[in-house]
Amino acid sequence: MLLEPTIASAYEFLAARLKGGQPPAGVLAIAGRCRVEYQGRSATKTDAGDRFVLVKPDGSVLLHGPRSVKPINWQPPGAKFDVALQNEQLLLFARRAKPVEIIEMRFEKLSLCWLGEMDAGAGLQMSGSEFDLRDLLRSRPELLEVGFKPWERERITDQGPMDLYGEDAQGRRVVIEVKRVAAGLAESTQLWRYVEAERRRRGLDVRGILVAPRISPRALQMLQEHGLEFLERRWDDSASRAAREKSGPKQGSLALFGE
Amino acid sequence: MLLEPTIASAYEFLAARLKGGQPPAGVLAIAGRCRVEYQGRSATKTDAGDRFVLVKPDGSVLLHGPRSVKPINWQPPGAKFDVALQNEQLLLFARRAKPVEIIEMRFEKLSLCWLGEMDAGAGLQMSGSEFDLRDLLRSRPELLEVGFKPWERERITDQGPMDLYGEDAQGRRVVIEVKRVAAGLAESTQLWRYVEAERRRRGLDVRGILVAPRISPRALQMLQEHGLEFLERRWDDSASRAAREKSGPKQGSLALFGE
DNA sequence: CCCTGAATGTCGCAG
DNA sequence: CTGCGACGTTCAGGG
Repeated sequence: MLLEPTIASAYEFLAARLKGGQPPAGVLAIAGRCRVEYQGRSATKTDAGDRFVLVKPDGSVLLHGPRSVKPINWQPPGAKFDVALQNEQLLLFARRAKPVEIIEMRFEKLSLCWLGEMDAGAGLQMSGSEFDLRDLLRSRPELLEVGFKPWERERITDQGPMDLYGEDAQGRRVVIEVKRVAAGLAESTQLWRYVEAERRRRGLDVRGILVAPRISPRALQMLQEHGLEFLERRWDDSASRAAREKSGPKQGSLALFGE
Repeated sequence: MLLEPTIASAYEFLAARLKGGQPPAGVLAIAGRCRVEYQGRSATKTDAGDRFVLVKPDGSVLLHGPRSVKPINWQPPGAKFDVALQNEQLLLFARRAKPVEIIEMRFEKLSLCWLGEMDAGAGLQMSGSEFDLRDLLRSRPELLEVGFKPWERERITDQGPMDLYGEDAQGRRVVIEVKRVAAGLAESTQLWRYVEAERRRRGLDVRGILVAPRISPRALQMLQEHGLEFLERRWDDSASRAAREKSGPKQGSLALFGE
């Protein structure tokens, strides 16, 4: 670890830890004043500013400014590295092969240069995903509509995978799109795409239902224009968490809000 | 700055810098072994693992593991903070009001606790955005098709904003959707939505063209099924950069590849 | 505020 | 490897 290092000492530090272009063995943290240039899928350039850089052992790079969650520049896993001294500046390159992308950082001043070992840690247990919702609705279809019989979850069609597919009490085909969060135009359109293909194949008597906690006005209008339906369902995540506590991480489940 | 601090000394350090729940004055970097729980739009929980945490002066939080660009957990700008000692562990809370979201980090061991001042730095100059492409195509419509006359850029309709709108050599209306990267089903569907609304308003004689460097097979099929067109155009970013060097950051421009 | 769509999106999964 | 869609998407722009 180096605190307020000179350019030269930081160079020594990094050169020893990025041998042969390989990523560091642990997580590398560098804070300092630098200019950055990125060339790749897009291209950016910044004048000198204070940045905080993380380089991970999988070869990902994050260059952060003092605001926002998103890095100013970054590199996905797999990058290779070069370190150099030039014009009394420390140069750090990160390159990626496919697509070809480079980040070039020129540090004129450094305030931190740190390397720490980091184990992978235990896996992330998440609840409340759309996958959990599909599971819930498939196992308890009455939560959607009395008499609905789901045939498949994630029916793969030429038009893409439908979230739920089945038959209503009157024997009509039903295509269902489930959203965890508020639905917008994109989700309405997605349902429309599935239903249109199904109507072409099976005839006009195919229903399409978008199930979500909320829908935007324009998205609702679009559904109505195409004879599709919106079903408001709010999810209660707490039941899911309770269930997971008891039965382990794989046992995802949810309940409807207020059930 | 604290290196390998005790839990108690790290608590002192953080409590003094997160007064009244406010974010730190600079960027705070904490490395250590911790458990994390998140409750909000979703819910996650991790067992103990080595993490690297950044807390920014705008109240954003990033909790990184040793892999990938995306944080394991995070908080967007605006979070408020609490620090506490409990069971010989350091607790760091970050809360957000709307939507209500909390992250709770319980450190059992710390290896770094650092605060650094960071200025905002100079603005980011970016080239190669979709906005630049629209500019190029509007100013040089012959790159799309001989005789095409663009009327508007970003025509706002009830169905949303169209990238380009105009008239072809035969006087037919043309709706154009421009993509910087490969187009998929979502982009085809988006164009379909615009064109369908326009056909409803103006009659069937409306063309829709998706302009992109590449398109997926299914997306192309979907276009054809709805009488829409795909136009392959690859962008050359280098011309843009050259132009920007000369005329400053606001002067975004692009050229077609190989032009 | 909400709504909408871009993004160097990233990530994971399935074919 | 590509295609496809979810994501606690984040973010900026407009009404």
